[in-house]
Amino acid sequence: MKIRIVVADDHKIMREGLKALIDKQPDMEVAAEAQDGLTATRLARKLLPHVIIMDIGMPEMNGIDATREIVAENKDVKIIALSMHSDRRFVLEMLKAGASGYLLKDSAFEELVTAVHTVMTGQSYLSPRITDIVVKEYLHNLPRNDSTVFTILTQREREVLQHLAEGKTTKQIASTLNLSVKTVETHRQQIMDKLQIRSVAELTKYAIREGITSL
Amino acid sequence: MKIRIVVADDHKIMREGLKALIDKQPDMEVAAEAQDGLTATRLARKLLPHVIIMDIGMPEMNGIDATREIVAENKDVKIIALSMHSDRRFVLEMLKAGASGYLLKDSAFEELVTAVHTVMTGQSYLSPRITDIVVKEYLHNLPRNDSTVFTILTQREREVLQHLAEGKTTKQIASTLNLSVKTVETHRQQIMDKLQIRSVAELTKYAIREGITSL
DNA sequence: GAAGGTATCGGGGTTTTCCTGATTTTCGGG
DNA sequence: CCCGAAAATCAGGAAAACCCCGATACCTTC
Repeated sequence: MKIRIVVADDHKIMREGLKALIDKQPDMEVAAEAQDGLTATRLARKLLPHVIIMDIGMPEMNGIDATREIVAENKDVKIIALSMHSDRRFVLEMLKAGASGYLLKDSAFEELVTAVHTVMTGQSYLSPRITDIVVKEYLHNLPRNDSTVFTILTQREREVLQHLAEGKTTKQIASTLNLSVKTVETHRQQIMDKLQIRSVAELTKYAIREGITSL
Repeated sequence: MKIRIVVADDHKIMREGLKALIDKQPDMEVAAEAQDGLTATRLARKLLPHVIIMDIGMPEMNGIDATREIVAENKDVKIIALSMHSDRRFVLEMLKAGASGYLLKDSAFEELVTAVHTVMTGQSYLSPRITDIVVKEYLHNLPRNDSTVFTILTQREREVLQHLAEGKTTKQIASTLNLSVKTVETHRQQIMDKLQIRSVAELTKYAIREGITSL
């Protein structure tokens, strides 16, 4: 039986390229594609794929939060992050979220094949450059630097922040997340209190600096 | 004779995906790949391909400068930009540099096939979303260059925008500039109308891109 | 001197935000 | 198993911001 894979990336041409490569593998097939994190969680629940190739920077829900949700629901689904960021914050948060592998988009496709086979055996696979980062982190146990978004904000708060920084209105966010407007307001207030920020403008700048939205 | 294509993108897995898709086309073949702009210019000189698929964000030399050099040397080489940015500055600079096409990475691969065939006949091809931008730009009748903030916004509007992007409230701005709240509101409305933006978040991102506020 | 863009305000209604609560859920020790 | 803290959910009411209208005055441009 073939390894069933879901590809989650916001760039369609990237998804198609990956699908073309994966489907050429005799023991793999792409079961579905997701253009955002929310869709990825739904597909994971519905299709129960063996592996999900997950981009990090995506609309609606970022790859890290999506990974956390999927793994919480079903640990058998292996997730391989495929990101352009080698930033240690993304790597560590992705692994903490439950990802089994982390590849850079610089990698050769052959590496992705290896990664899929590796995670299917229950092991982890990291790009060589990523391995360096993890080892250094392990050795140093650094007094962690400036990144605060994953330490002082909850998952829900990050979701709300991401939508805010994308210019969504409170009402739109409430609708998207199936919450009342009041709840979203409370989250926004909580975010602002934690970050000691009092405007959407500075909130947006913070989100950009922390990498959870793009310019 | 097949259309000979060079793929220039800094992400190897992207190049491989594109190559897999392109080589499935009966009338196309990938002649070479470049991982940066400098390599792309060398390959263009050496191989004289029909088409170059060019990413914009690359190390060594960005796709825009690479395009300029290649076109200056040989106008017969058609260049199609394949970018994740729909930002008007990138689009315009790329077209000014001599690109014959501009596709977003969101696009379907089928669009890239169409684009290649189109540019081979000497015409231009743009993604629908990009076309919108170019048309809007044309209608706005902007005589020249990149930065829009100094051409379509007045000085007063720029002042207000800057304060907005710094997180000031309407009341604070009115106080600072010795204006009534109503006047500031009108300016904000005028700014949003001109830029076709409907949220402070996106306004902030615009201000950052234009350099009138900092992160 | 008419036209058009800029800069300045206001009225009045709608929406959002802000502040202060409160309840339920979750989850890790004791 | 219970307990408490953190997280997630929601409400009411006042303040602020937003939106859609219109108005005046001051420029330049044609």
